[in-house]
Amino acid sequence: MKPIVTRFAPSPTGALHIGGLRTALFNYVYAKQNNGKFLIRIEDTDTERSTKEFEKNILDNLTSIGLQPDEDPINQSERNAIYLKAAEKIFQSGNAYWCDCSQDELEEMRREQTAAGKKPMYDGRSRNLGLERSNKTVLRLATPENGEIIVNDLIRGEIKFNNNELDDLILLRSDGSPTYHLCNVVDDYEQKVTTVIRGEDHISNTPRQIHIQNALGYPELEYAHLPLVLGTDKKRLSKRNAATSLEEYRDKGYLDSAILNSLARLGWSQGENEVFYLDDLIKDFNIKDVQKAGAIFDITKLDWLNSQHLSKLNLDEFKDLLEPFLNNMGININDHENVDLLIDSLRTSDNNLSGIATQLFPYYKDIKDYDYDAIKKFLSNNNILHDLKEILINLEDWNEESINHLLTKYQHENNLKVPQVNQPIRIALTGKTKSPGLGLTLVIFGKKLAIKRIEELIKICDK
RNA sequence: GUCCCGUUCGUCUAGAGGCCUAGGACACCGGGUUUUCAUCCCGGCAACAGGGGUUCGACUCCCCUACGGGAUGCCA
Repeated sequence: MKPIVTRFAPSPTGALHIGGLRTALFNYVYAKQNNGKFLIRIEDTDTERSTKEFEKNILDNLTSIGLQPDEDPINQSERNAIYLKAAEKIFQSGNAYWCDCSQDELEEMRREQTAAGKKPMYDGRSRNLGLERSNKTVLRLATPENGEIIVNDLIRGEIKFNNNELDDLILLRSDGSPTYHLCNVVDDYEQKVTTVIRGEDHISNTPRQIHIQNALGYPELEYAHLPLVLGTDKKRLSKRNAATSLEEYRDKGYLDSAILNSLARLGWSQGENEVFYLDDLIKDFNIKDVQKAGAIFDITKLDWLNSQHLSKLNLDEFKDLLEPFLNNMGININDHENVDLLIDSLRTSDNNLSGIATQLFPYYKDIKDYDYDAIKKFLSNNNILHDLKEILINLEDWNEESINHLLTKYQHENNLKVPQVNQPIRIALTGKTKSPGLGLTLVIFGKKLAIKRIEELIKICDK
């Protein structure tokens, strides 16, 4: 059996899209689990919309997330001669003809067909005219008029198309440039692709491409048409309904492994497992188990998956990944006397790294804004804060246990409720009423800074 | 319009004719742990698009309808 070769063929008309990333992932996983190759082809024949920046973005992102191609990517824009040769071959074999219908004429034809309740399609009027090539002619494939094409889809089974539903598609434009279908078919052959895994929006392109393959005498390919990734409005995921670029998710602090995990779970599942890494997918993924219906991309599931992946990191790994997010806020992660304790205590404070970095801010930098509602609630008078400051100043042994002991003692002696003692300190230290256990929080801050923060809040309350 | 693909809890899904009183996960709601928050634990809510067949029996097979998506380009 031939080794499996898959490919991801993006158009560089935008940054790497997470829908595209999912297609790439399935291609990569399928190739790897079959000891095959995963290739990339840049479909940049649309010179109007394609850019080198997007191309670089797509390639860099795929590589950095772990979906490296097994060969250097190829660009369609550089392979014109190959396509022209293939077109010539089809023409020579009598499976293509020149057509000089103008755009206006075609439009008129479609209008009439639609008006007559028929499917608008090219009627093959130039097919037997034996026209010569000119700067006004396009090369059209002579599609068989009878019979049918059966696409055997790994996910959907057999899909039948009647040849009479298909019109004679254009292979070469009047400016001599090759069209998408031709390039696609030729490249899949040239790259020795065996399996085409792509979005279901390509299903109806498939029989057309098979006709081109047949005209060229190419072998059959294996197909798998993936269900689309949808936005919450059930429309195809796009900038209109969600963040679409991989970078946006990375910038928010979602882990690569969590992003890949959530993308894989869109349309595929295995038993009752939810957490998967790339290696797990290579081991357990089965293309035949992929769902047929489109799947809505739910950010809350990604949130949860991210927290799962975050929790599996050891502290050093966690710190390394968190660091850039702190840097973005002008914080040096090591600029704290109890870094490890601090990070370890706050690592579950949010489900993404940028959120955690935000939580960490008051532990590194001066408090930007206090929760004034909380101040109103817990500090209607600040006698308690004064008392606590004195008590803490006099505490020699600054550890979690002794701090907790002192605070509890103060609470009992003054007949106060727990929050009446604790929340003022929390607000003083972090600006808000949330923090790890109070003794622990005070230890993290250290005596000097803790006292300083309490004094600052006393000043604010005195105003 | 025509052709193609699809339709199980709000969301992702399990389900290959009896194992289904339709399972899991996220979200949500409630409870517990935590002096607060998060984590964690326990519990709850919630779905087979509709209608016909086939069958002793249908979420599962067939047909129709509805709805959604795609194609119908000298875009990819």
